[in-house]
Amino acid sequence: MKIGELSKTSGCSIQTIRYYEKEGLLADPERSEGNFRLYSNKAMKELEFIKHCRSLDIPLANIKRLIELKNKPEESCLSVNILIEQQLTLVNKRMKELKALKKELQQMASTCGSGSTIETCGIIKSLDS
Amino acid sequence: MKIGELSKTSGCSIQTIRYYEKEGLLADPERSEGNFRLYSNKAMKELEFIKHCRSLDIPLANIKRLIELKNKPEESCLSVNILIEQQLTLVNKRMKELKALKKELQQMASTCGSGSTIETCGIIKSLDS
DNA sequence: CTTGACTCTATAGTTACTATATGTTTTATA
DNA sequence: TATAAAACATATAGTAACTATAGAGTCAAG
Repeated sequence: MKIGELSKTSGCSIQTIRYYEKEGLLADPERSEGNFRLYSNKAMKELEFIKHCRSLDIPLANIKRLIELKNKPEESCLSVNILIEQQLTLVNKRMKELKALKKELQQMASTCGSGSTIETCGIIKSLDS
Repeated sequence: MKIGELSKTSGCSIQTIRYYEKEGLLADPERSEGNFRLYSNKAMKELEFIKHCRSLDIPLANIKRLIELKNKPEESCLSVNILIEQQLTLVNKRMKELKALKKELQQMASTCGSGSTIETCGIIKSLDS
């Protein structure tokens, strides 16, 4: 299939597919006589793998490592596990931060006293302190 | 004070301060005879305001709007409120996403069965599906 | 044989900074 | 006073993961 079809069935934009190729996450595909990229079902699966990893917010560099590991089936899966644990740690950290953000933003919003002027607005006041 | 001192007392890097100036978030400061930036306490407070907003993950463009609003004390604070509510919506959305991420990552980690090979690793399997 | 859809490469823009190169000014020391 | 070190100046490039655009080539249908 050509890149347009791959794009539609995968849900990745054409530019993104080409970008993944440039970054070495997708193998260079075969080319048609007229230099169009031609993809196999295998390429499609590789793209799905990347998509799934991205949906977990795993950075491209780590996805690259996962793909390399995937191609060494006999090796220990310890590094895979470490990578996922690291991702989990990151997510937990960010969640904590967001919880704090949420709390402060909610407090601020509640002090606005809408309908009044900026001069007396509780939000601006709390941002100022 | 010069930029180094402002940087130290505010906790913003020198480059960041200059960047905020370039982006129009900080007013162009006075200059010494030798062209060094000279800051007042007012500038310091403006920087603190920006810092506080950034700690709430408010994007620079919106901070710029907040600063403009701040300088119109007699206007309605409605737009301030909308801006903060939008930020809150964003944070809530991201939190939901992170919760889902966390769940899936945890499930994946638990299927690893560490000590085994990549071939049999539950993590890679779940990423493949 | 031409039109339109699709594809190609290369390049610039996005966000909020950080890092680097190169040059000038000020401050401290010899 | 000479000089060396520290602080400052501007301009430019790099970061992550794309998205958007420009300008040109390819292909199928009418």
